[in-house]
Amino acid sequence: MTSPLYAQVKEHILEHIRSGAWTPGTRVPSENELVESFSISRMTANRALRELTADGFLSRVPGVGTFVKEPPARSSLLELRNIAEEIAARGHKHAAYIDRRETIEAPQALADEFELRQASKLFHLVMVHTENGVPVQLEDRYVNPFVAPKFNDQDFADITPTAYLVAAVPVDELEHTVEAIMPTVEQRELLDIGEHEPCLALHRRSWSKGHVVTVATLIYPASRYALYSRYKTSPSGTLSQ
Amino acid sequence: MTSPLYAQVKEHILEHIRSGAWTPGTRVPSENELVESFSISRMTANRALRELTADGFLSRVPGVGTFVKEPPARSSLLELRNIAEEIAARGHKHAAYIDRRETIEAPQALADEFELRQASKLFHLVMVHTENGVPVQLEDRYVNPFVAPKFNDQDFADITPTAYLVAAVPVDELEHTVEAIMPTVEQRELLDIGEHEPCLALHRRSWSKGHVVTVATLIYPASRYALYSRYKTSPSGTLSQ
DNA sequence: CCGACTATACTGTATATACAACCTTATACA
DNA sequence: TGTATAAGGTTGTATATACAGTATAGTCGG
Repeated sequence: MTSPLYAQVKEHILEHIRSGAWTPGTRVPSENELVESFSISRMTANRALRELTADGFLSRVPGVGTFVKEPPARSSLLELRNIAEEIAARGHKHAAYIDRRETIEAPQALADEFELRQASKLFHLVMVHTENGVPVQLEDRYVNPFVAPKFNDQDFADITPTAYLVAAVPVDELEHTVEAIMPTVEQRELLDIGEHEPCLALHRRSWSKGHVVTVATLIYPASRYALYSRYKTSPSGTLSQ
Repeated sequence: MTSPLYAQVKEHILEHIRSGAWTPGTRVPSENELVESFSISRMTANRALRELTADGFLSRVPGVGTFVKEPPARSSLLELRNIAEEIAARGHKHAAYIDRRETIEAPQALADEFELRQASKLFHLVMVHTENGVPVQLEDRYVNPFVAPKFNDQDFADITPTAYLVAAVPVDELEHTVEAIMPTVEQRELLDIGEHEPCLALHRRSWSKGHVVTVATLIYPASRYALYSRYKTSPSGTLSQ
């Protein structure tokens, strides 16, 4: 039931970072201080700090101390990350409001994207996600009502559309396209950005058991967001030419 | 000078995985076996195996053993693709010319990106890649001369910098950042694009055995390029939240 | 022949201890 | 005043030891 001691120490430190009590640059307790306050051995404190460093939350300087690292405003390209959790992980406040919500008859282009033989109804949702009150993502999403019929019953106050869909439907395939765009006037107003600011447009389709679940366009203002990924290459794997 | 013991054990195991001697599913030596063969303590062997597990190379089962993990499916978006081959695959003609080539003393920001403790020299290369005569990529690359000392001896007429580096240095870690930018006047002229056309900027760092090999910024005009990936999600894999 | 028990191997966690390397600060000395 | 030295705090690594939990193989008894 109880988690290991090193995990408790990690969680304790993460709580302080998430809550904003320890901002980037703040010095966190030294190993010896953790030894005293938690009544643990230094090796256990060392493991907690070392793992948080490997995870990118802390940085350590021999002979000086351990400090909270600046969280990069970045998103993983590989995962279906939930923007609300990403923002929370940076210790910031996420909020979202629904700009439009409707059920439409799919035009041909959309029906093709959904790989539907005949025209069908689709759920359509436009949301704006904010980080500390600043718009960071414009979400324009279509959902297949046959795969996620209850999607339109959600109010998305406590759960984002991505989080709901991941929980409701097992996704087994993903497609991403990333491009740079100049936003339309409407998009610009929703995101509250200047006239010549480019945006990243992340176009995502997800499949479940051969059916397209959702088609989403996520627009990020260039100045407020970048996509990020870092990973170890498989040692045996082919790193293509 | 010599690397820590746990790092030596990690490297030893990675060598076997990289060479193909230990394929996915293969059982790796237990902690006690490593204790004997390396004459180290079990805690040191434990650290090596635990870190390799955290990095995704191994999986451990209490009471059973430690095994080489199946490499995760990665998207083409994140592979080290070579633009010359990409263009050739589309049946088009690739050409490139060098705009600038120099050896510089790394300013602080670059030294940080290269994770260098003290200032050092770096190779710097600016190239323009064209597809059927149209510029499609502006490559602005810095290279660590300690890792790839012969990089500056190449003329890159027949081989792109990416292809040379992949062949010359075993890359074991990659980092990508993608953002939308408005190009500078110089970049605009090199790419021969209009005044208000945004670009995709793909920032890439690669590591080899803990050292940063190269830092490259690849700029693609929005109208001529988009990044794409499609992949199956690993069945057991954690699709976060 | 089958089930319960036992021995064994392996991983997971935790502690106490030790030494090295590094940095900052205070102190002593010229 | 300026410099060298010493002290103390901090991280980094390594060891020996201990105990818990889990899975497997083998043994014994019914």
